[in-house]
Amino acid sequence: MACYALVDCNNFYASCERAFRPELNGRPVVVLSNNDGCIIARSGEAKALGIDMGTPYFKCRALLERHGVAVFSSNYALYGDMSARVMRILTRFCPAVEVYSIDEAFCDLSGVPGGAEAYGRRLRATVLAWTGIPVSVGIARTKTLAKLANRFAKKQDRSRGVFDLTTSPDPDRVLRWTDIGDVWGIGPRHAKRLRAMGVTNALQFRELDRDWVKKKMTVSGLHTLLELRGLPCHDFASGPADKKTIVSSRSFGHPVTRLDHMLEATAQYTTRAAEKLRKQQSVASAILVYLQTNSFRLGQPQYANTLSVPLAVATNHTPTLIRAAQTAMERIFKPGYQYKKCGVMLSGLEPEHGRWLNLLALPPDHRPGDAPLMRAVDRVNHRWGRDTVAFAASGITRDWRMKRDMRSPRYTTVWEEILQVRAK
DNA sequence: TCTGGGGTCCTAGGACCC
DNA sequence: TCTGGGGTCCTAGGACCC
Repeated sequence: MACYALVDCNNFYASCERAFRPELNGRPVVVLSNNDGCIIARSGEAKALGIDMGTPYFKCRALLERHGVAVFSSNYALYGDMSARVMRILTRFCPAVEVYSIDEAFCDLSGVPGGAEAYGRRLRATVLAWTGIPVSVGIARTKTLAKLANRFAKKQDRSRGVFDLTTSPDPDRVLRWTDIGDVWGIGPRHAKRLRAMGVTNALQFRELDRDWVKKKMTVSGLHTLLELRGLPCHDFASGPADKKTIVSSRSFGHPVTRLDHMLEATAQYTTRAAEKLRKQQSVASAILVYLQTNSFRLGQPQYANTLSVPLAVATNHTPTLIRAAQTAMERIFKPGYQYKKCGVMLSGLEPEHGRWLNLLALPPDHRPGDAPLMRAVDRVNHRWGRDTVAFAASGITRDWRMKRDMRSPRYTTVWEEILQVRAK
């Protein structure tokens, strides 16, 4: 019988910041989204102050200052590297690991020696000792139940970070304790509707009629129901699946009004998206661009538009993609507006090798030298850091760039920012 | 002044074909 | 003038996830 452990890092981004600043232990810490927009991670102390996830920074700034909260801009170079370290440890000690997100992984603990719970405790202690990141471990027969067990492990002090639902004397009590809105797969819309019917916890949901659930919540809802009953519906995936779409978009540091700035940003985001595309060895057959004004500014004139253009031949050649994206952007850009954000999306992704070729158009990356050039650019940027080699179309000063006024050093990925230790 | 970014899956409905 | 059923493909929108 399958036995899954969900290993989830506690307050991951806040914990990453703390791992290098031990003086912050016991102090409230929050991390902001891109552009220092809203709160996306909180230490336990920050949660206790009543700071909600997703709160705009400017709305809670005074409260944060009053309580001496340490505030950080997000530092994805640091979080990505810390995540890789955690995942390497899990991979080393577990027979099979599915990395589910930057801070979570499902581990197959079927048949581990000494029992799953003891194994989970050793995993937890090892990750903490080797990375400084505290994790919680929830163990169960299905992924949905493992999620639920993990939450219980996090919230109930007496489980000390690990909870095994498969050996629990009263698993139904844990389901009754779990609010309907905290069940994996049940979002705010369905939760509201279920509550209105008197279904307020996971146990009550589990007892609902399956046909009713399928009709009202599609097969996704049915899978959630069956998983709560112990029937696995979500398979264990060992490798990451290839993406079907790739998006790159950002809000600007301040409003953009000029077409040339918009075209620079378009080129920059296209460059990012193309890098991701080549990393999974795919080519894109269409590119979509969009732009929008700030919809929170009700008094200002609003405009948003998108344009999707098919590519004659699927490609991952950055200059070709930039040309297509900029041409599309020129067509939807209208002067006289204060733009807040733009983005590009690559779709119709296919494997790079063994794809169909259009008989009427020469594949752009079949020009001799194009593919090797892209490979060389990727290698240089991987070795020496992002944008060591960049495309001129992305601009030099990049006035539109996002704000990150409080970013911590990239301790683990940039030599100049490495942690310094001084002897007294 | 200041409100994130990147994804997946499912379903309904329209266009089009035989 | 009216009448049919079955199928595919694509898109938009909704809901969810981290």
